[in-house]
Amino acid sequence: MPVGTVGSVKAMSPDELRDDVKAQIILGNTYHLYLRPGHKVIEKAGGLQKFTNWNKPMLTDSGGFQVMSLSGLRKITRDGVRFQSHLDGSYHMFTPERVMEIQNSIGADIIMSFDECPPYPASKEYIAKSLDVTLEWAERGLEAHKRPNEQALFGIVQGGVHTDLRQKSAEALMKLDFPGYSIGGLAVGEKKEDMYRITSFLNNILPTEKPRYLMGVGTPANLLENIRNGIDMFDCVMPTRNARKGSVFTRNGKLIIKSARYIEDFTPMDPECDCYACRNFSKAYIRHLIKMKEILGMRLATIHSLHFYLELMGMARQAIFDDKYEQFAKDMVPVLESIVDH
RNA sequence: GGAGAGGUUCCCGAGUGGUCAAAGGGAACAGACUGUAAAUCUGUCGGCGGACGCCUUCGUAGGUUCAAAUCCUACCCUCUCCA
Repeated sequence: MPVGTVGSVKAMSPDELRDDVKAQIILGNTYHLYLRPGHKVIEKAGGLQKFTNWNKPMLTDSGGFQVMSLSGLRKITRDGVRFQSHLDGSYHMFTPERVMEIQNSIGADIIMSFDECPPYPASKEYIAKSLDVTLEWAERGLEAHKRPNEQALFGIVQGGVHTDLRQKSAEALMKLDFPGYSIGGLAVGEKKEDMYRITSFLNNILPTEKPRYLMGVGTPANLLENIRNGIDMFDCVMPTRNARKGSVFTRNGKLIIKSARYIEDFTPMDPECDCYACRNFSKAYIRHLIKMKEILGMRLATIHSLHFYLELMGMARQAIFDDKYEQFAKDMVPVLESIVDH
């Protein structure tokens, strides 16, 4: 799922997302959209899809991640989180009920419980306490949800890198019978082996008939490793953010397109790729655009990276259907983790 | 022709006797980025060698001094104003 925090996948138009990237669903963020333009505005517009002219599924994150990333600007209590807006410093209170109300207004197809995403590292005691609060919030959110038939509310499994806490979290959420389960609090700085260990562990606990969504992950290699561990959905800013800043992902590894080594490389970023950028433009040109901070450079790089991510997921699906996933992942991961050097 | 200002490391621009290989910014180069406070941030940025040091550098050529990018002399070149 490409990330469109404030109602736009940065540098992309809905047409590009649909036709070039082939995105099926994109994200928005409750905290950001609540601040600007305001969820009531979006509700008046007829919901986020209508407002943004994106006629495919959408998911909103609850703002739980902002509890962590805006750590200097918020205070957590059992009742909720008091935020100071990063835009103007004004104070705002987020409770599970309030977050549900906002997400009901925004109107995405899939919405998230309000949670606390603990930072890494954090003590096990802290994570355990945080987890209890997050579980309580999940129940309160479920209770407050006004449109359960139109919007699927996912519970978020927390618990850091501790299997016992993860188990407790997952089992408590499963009792509440959510239509899908998110896994939060990973890819926040822990070793990737710890991340894989946790997803692998949860693979044996979470129900197979419900979607599992690993929040905020990750690199192409992360995706393949976690698909092996039963993950069905991902979102990450990495393909879009990194592309804007001059590095894109390809089937041959990470390509730092802004590098001087491509000044006179007039071949496509990936000759096998059939995205709009690779079909029409050279490395040298895209490098030039990025170095000049031209908007087109960000667009082309973003189109390619997102296209690649979505294509990689298609390949993974096919490999699963063909019952060849293990070999597929084994072959792909080392290449995906490399940096293209020519 | 007259009066004035100035030439600093790729560029802009501080520095007016030692603490100066020379502030700061830009460019360049390398890299980071994982539920987006991100078109952001970090590092390197005269040469050679481990550190430490040595060598070369502040328009050019001389000079003063223990010591000069900084002071003196001449020259070259830019810019502004006046005629």
